[in-house]
Amino acid sequence: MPFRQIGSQLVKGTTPLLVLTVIGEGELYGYEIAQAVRERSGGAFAPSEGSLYPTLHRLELDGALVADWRASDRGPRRRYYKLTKAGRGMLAESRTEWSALVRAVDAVSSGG
Amino acid sequence: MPFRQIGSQLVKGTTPLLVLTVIGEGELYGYEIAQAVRERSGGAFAPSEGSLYPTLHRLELDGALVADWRASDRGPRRRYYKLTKAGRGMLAESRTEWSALVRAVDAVSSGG
DNA sequence: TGTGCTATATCGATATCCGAGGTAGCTCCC
DNA sequence: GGGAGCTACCTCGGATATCGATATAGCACA
Repeated sequence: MPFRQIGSQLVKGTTPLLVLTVIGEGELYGYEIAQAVRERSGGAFAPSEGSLYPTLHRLELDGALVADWRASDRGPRRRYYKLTKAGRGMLAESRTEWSALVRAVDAVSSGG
Repeated sequence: MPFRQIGSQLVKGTTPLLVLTVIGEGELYGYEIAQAVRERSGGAFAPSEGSLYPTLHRLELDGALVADWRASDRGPRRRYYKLTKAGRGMLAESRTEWSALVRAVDAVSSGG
């Protein structure tokens, strides 16, 4: 039973964390990243191409990812991404920041 | 020691939840809401006027809040907000959605 | 030939944030 | 009197991120 999809406003900013997380476990290409995020979140996250590809380009530009094109034997070529050392650092930072966010929301909810 | 401030992108969409949460515990005016959120989150959230006031206006327009002006004996007049019944419903929904978000991020992090 | 899945990319509309700026009341103090 | 500083509201512009739509293209299958 999939989760209901989460509103796009609340999701904002989580995409880099999610992308870095799944790439951190192995080299993946874009389409596969979207699938992994969708499946592992039980459907709660379903990043569209319009947000996924710009995010990947941005992370590559920032030095978090490196990528190379590879042919596929059944379909169009794929662009495989993997984490750099800087990317691992960013992933760790993103996780820390996410935890801080969750703690802070919880603190407000429970009266500080 | 306050938490480090959380990046604005990650914060997006949490403002209505935080605002509804603090107003849910009693009538408050705008400036006081900002203070409450800032203090209760240990400084992690520090909503600026540029995001707080539009959020309040939006929630009022959506029927989640009702407001009235009251004079202050020391300073400018204040606009006090309180939750409507619809607002309580929205607060409950926001909480549910927030929990789903946290669970989903956790699911992706821990491999689905 | 055409339907459908794979795979990448970009664009425009929408939404939200922050910082800066404006208005204004009151207090304190020189 | 007059300025600094806090309270209290509001709005505007720029940056950023999301989605849906659109485009291109390879391959499979009927």
